Amino acid sequence: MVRAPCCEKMGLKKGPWTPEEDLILINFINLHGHPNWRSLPKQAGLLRCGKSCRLRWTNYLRPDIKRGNFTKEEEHAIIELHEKLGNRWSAIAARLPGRTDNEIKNVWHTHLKKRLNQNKTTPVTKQPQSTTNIQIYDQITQKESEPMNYYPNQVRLQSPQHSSSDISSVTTTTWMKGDELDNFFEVDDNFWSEVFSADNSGTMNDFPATTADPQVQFQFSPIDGVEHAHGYNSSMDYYWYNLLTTAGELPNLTEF
DNA sequence: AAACCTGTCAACCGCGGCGTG
DNA sequence: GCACGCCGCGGTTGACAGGTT
Repeated sequence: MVRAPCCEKMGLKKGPWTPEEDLILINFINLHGHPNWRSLPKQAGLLRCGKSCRLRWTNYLRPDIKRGNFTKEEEHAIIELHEKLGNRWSAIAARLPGRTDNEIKNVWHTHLKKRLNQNKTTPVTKQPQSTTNIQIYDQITQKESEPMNYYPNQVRLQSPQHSSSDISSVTTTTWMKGDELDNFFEVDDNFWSEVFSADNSGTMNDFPATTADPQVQFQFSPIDGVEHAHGYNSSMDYYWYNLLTTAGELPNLTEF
């Protein structure tokens, strides 16, 4: 199949967008959405190809785009996600709200790649491959837990011992313990979509039947820029969740 | 002050996936 | 099953700004 090159037609504009063009595109999409990018520029009265409009919208004009420099936490997340996902910029962008794949790609090529190459000359602390002992700080009791085995791909969700109406206070309890736990929360999108809704909180009703209370609630919030899960259950102190993060494998929640 | 170099980032290009007829 | 069209993705380009010589 021979594909006609984009913008081959005479008269279609290329290059940087003007504020006037931006305004036309924003107004049109606000009014009509973008069901068909190809026909959009004609309907909106823009001398651009649909591809150019889509790119301008998704990379620059979308209202949910976060402008400005990347935070250290975002850069840290990009590095870790890139390690895991490779050059799948859109997949990485999906895990960084407000950032576009183009932006992430740029920041990777201009900053992070160089920085990583520099760091290769200095030794890096290796993360545990099998198990190791860690302690978890509980903000409720203000105490460190007893040393416990830490299994890669598994995370302990500890109950903050609050009533079910007191969701907000759940955020005061975390079980993070440094970087070792960060990786746990970079799991497949399907996992997150199952357990929490758009407002970053959710209820999972089909929790393993072996638990005393079938309803477990979660709240997710970024700590140091990394998603951490907060969960509680009225009848149990904590659960262990088994998060299988192997590429292509659906995360599997099991109690153990 | 001018030329050159380097970094940044918006935008483009081409490919592949997917849906549809 | 095939042809076609649309869309999204990743690689690349090129304009521009700021720094250096």
